[in-house]
Amino acid sequence: MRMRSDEAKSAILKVLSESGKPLGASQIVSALLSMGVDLQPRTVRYYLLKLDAQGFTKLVSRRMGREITERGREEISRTNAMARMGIVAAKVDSLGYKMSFNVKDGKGTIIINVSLIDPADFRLAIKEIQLIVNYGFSIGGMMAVAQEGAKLGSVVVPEGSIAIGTVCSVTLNGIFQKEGIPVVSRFGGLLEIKDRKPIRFVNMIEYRGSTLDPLEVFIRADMTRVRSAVLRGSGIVCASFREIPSVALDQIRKVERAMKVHGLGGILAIGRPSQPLFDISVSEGYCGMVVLGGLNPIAAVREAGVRVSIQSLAGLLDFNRLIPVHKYLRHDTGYLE
Amino acid sequence: MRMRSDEAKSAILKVLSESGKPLGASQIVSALLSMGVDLQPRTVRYYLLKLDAQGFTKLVSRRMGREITERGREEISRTNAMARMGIVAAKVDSLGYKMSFNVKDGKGTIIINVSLIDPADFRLAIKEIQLIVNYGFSIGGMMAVAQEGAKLGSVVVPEGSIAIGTVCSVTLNGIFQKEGIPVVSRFGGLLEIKDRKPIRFVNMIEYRGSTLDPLEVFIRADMTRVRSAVLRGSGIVCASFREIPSVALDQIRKVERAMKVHGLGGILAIGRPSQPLFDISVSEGYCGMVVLGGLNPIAAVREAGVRVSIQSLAGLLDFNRLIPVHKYLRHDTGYLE
DNA sequence: GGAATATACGGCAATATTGCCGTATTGTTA
DNA sequence: TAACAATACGGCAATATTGCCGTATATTCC
Repeated sequence: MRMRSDEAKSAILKVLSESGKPLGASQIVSALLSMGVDLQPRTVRYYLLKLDAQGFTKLVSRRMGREITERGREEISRTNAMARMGIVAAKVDSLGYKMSFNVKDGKGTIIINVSLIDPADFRLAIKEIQLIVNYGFSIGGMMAVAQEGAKLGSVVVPEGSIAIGTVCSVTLNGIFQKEGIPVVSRFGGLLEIKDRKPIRFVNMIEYRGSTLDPLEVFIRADMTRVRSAVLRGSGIVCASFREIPSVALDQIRKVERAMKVHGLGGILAIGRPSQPLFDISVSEGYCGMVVLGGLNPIAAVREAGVRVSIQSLAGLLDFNRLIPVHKYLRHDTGYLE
Repeated sequence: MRMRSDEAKSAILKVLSESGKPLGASQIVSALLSMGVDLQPRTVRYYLLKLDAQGFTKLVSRRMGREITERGREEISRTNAMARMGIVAAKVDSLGYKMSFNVKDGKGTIIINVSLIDPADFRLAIKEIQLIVNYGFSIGGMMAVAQEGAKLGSVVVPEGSIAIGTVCSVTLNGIFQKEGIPVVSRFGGLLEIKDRKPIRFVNMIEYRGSTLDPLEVFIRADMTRVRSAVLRGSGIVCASFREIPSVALDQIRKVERAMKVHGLGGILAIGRPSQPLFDISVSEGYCGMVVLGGLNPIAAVREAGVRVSIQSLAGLLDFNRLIPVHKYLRHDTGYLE
């Protein structure tokens, strides 16, 4: 298995820049190991020779090893995207920590996705959202709307736009954590649906390895077929995969039922303890759990041809600002006045 | 970077055994990716040819791909140690979930390590434990003792032994999770102490990659020098590394203070947001946190020449069964009667 | 201060990984 | 049913990784 060699070189440069002194290969190996990079000392030396050639490192002596050059430091600043890896995982954990929703009384803040559309497309958009929500491919049936100038989560609605807030699936992380259940968010992916049944993940991006929310990326890349999954029973929907300790299984079911009372849903499947779920292996002692993407209704709006600007993990919103989607259909003409 | 090729082959065999039908290389790649194994399709085919030669797989057709043979299934059963990887992480998460200790009122169950010694060594053992506890290289100053036939955590004390229960550092996971703070346990390691200051981790074992508690392994392997660290200011102590979301920093400090009220401690250092701690890099948006090993006092007992049988993560114990260590010194003669 | 030991290097070559592409099959569509 | 498209294969060779070991330095010890 081979990581890209410039990733390895970048990691080595990072180790040297964080050290105050020259390092030999075996010291660099130790530091890399703590970063999840597993290379042999000889390999590190092989890369160090390449970095020398690029002017990013220089040999102090055969005993003392190498140090980073000024050029090496500039190179790190230039390619600082590396340091941002994993930032979506931090956002997931931060927002999950900050939200305050309590399943017992249905009060508190939840995490939302915010999507901006042209007000002229509102009626069509609500119909599409309703279609997906009714079929069950979302995190329940609640939604928020905000007009230009207003604030929805962390988004201020720009002029000429209307904002739609849907419940983000990371809200489930926060809910479980508030109940003391540890949740490991593994990846966001595209789940294939055939004959109205979920089959397997056809694409996936690890939360730990991404600077963007995976589902947002897939939708922007026009890789979804949510409408088709609903209308024809065959398509591709957004979903994410988590692992939970098997011992918490009963409590998860209880929390799931309590969520439903408040119009929240989204858990598509929970696997058997230590067994694969949709061909995804789970660690021993854990269950896999697949949660539908809170952006599936928005993907459908986009598939229907509406221009949508999407922002996932877009901050917190008090749950009392969300109402059932179908009420926008009844009131939507009046709502816009 | 290269994982051992028999690990790759084993993972491929696992994917095929979990599938009900033949698979081609690119389908195997998808499944491997969900297991954290990143190989190219050509590489998978390279390994498949080797597995063919070993009789573990066979080509169904050039279009349909390969399936596992009966011999392949036997090979998986034979090398089932692979399936047990990660089991300590599940135990950490399970026990953290199950314990009920509440920092506000100091009531509930905590997670303990249990160590068995000869009753004749009790007095010496308590003195060593006291030495380490007073220096601060443990999870506070509380301890439990049980005589033969009694139960301590999940351990029934055998004849001719006396059991010592020390607070396990995973108790901190449970405490933080009960407060809604997600904690990532990264690894258990050996921390070098020089001139009475912690320097860096000289060895480490990832929780996710181990079937045994790393600290238990290091102690059993006689790799600690806890007594020396306390008596001479230079040595090697057990500690573990966690990541917490930066946003939870203030609350962690509050919880830390609340723990101290009840005689619980063990947090050695918390790093700056997104900054390395003791040369260990952390993900963006997280802080590193180093927690001392609950078994450090036991390591010292062992270093002092006492024969000790150690079991870490040895179940739950009601916190009211632990008393401050120094009380065993005062009462220990009477205690044994 | 000199010898021994520990740490680090790079040459050489074996082994592992993977890109490219022509060929072999199966599934789908007209 | 035949043609076409999709999926999978393995040959060939380039590139990456790493084991082995002799040599270059610094640190430590007597």
